[in-house]
Amino acid sequence: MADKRITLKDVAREAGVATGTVSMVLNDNPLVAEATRAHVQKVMRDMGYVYDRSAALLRNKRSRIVGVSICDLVNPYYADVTAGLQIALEQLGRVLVLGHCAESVPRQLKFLETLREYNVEGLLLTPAVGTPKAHLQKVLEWRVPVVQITRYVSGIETDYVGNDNRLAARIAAEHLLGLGHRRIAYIGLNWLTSTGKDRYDGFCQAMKAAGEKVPAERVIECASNRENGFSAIASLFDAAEPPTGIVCFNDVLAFGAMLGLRRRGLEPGRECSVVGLDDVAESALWQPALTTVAIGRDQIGQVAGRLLTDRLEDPARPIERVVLPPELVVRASSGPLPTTKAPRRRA
Amino acid sequence: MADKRITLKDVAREAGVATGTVSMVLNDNPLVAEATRAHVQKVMRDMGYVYDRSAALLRNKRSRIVGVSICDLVNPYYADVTAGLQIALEQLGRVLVLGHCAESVPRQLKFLETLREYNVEGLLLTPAVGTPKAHLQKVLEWRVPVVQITRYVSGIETDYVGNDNRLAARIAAEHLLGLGHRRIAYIGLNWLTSTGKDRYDGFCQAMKAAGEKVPAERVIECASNRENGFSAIASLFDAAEPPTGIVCFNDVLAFGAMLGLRRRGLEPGRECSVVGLDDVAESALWQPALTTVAIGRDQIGQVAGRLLTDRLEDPARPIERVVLPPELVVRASSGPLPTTKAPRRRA
DNA sequence: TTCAAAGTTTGAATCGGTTCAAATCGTGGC
DNA sequence: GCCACGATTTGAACCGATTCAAACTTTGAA
Repeated sequence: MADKRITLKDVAREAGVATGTVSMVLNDNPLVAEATRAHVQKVMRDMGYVYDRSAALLRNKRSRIVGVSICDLVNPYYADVTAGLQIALEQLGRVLVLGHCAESVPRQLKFLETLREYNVEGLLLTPAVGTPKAHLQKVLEWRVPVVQITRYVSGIETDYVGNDNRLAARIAAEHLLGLGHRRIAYIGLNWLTSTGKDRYDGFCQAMKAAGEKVPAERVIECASNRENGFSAIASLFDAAEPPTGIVCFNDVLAFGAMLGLRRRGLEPGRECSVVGLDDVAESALWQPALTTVAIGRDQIGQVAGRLLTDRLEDPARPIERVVLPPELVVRASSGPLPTTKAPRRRA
Repeated sequence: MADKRITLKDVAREAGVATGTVSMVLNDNPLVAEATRAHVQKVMRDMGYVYDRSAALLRNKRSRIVGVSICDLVNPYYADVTAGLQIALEQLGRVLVLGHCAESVPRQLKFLETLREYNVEGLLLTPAVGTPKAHLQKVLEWRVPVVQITRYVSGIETDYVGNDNRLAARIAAEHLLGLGHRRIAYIGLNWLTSTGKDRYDGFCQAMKAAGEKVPAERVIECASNRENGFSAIASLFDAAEPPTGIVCFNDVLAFGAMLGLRRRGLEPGRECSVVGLDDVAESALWQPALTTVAIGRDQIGQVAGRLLTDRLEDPARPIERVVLPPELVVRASSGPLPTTKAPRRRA
């Protein structure tokens, strides 16, 4: 049983047409007569023909591949974004090659270089923490369209879709201020990403506008994971004036923080309010459900797909930056300032 | 500025060698003299040569691409697994093309068919819920190595790496039995995945071996999320003989169950023991910390990579099924049977 | 000095779609 | 019956790296 691959040439011979004709059928070229098309398609089906994209690619350089480099797939927010991208790109007839670079810049670069060898048509990325400008500059020189997602490297001009992180954090802080809280802490400060800077900036804006000072011990600088949220509570509540409300850089930290409060015997939402940012699916399920600020998670994939498509169509079009509006989602983890002047400290 | 692509032929001309020599340098073929290699490499660097994988692929059919179809990227367990796969495959010099099929069988199939056109060298998949046998059979006929991960379609012979779910659940149940519990409930029964079936089976095995009957009202059939864990408690404790211990299909359900117990005024670990399965990061942070069974989450990527590599080396080797051993992690959510004969029922 | 063996290098054929100028077909007008 | 013109179809060149038999160089033993 000779299982040699069936090629377009074989199909052409069998169908009694030229290779060019078969190629046109494959590409839905309207020039071919309807009868011919139907006949060729039948022969292809009967012979079990499988298109070989690599051959086509060699000639026409249209890979349909889009590279997606995600800084941290384990973070549910980025997992969500990735899932959305996958669906959106699939609808556009493109194939997603994924890189999870685990916040490592060298790994990110290596991945992008690999993609280049595969003739990617576009790159979507959430830059890893600390991605230098030069790094992205180099990628741009490849003349491959780049869309930055949710984060951006400043000083570089690329298409972008993300959230208004500054506003989102401001909304979160204003929500707590509106409930009467004054001693508000911030968990998850991080200077290495645009998101980190913007959110903290928005938080500070709100506090400043309310005339509140935020002492250094009420700002916890840490990476975003549950464990850090958990342990941040210890240092916040061991201080002289523990907070009555907490804004967390993201929901994952907020989950950790709520666990930390419980461990100390404090009920989130009653004895201390917690607000997250992102509104991941899990937030609604928590007990208490997490008050958070929804950012356009589901739209990001769609928008990123459109930005890329538009850029491919017209590489010279002006840079487009899409910023999705945030929306406060009030749930049970935030509430009015406790009636006792301050929550009791417990061991 | 003619920005025509620089090809291997250009490099060969510039370096004064034959194309074959350049190709050998690219492929680290030890036949080339050291001096020649160095010279060619320098020329390549100077000219800014970029390897074109599609051309190589056309000739030698080695794409280095591995397709990964994930049933649900949004589930943190699978996000973890995917991240692990990405790292492992990268180390093996392979590129991961990701499909998130959102538990949709048609989407899964379409994705796999697309991959075929790209000459994938291997497929790793967590079959979507309800994947029919015929579906996978068809894929196997393509003669592309397939490794099933964490889930499997029964009746199909492929390499596999997953957890010993049956044993894990048995260990969980035996742990409670060993603590003296007899009225043990199971939350999260689900017949649609191999994991769902195996875990329940393991649970039943342990109970049967201990000579205990499990009445139907002590088995809660539901999807795995916090809310279902929470509400399962209500139906379990409204029954005539409420359980003194609970095995949950996974940790997420256990979290919900613990919240449900608290809501009823029962302290997890003292008045009713709760055991989860998975040992996700969050489990250690709970109050009380969750007793659970760790399954080899981090190793899965490594093992899957190895299985694929081995299969590619020797397509005729016997099917290998790797089952990672579970490990009981005892924390505070489980304890001895309460001294009072049965926990009091409270409204 | 000669020859075999080991070490290097060569270059034309090849992989399988795509492209596009040129050939062919079919139809209607005159 | 002949020609023009639009609609189809043809097929050879091409994309860029790989392959491998053959050719060319050393090296070292006889």
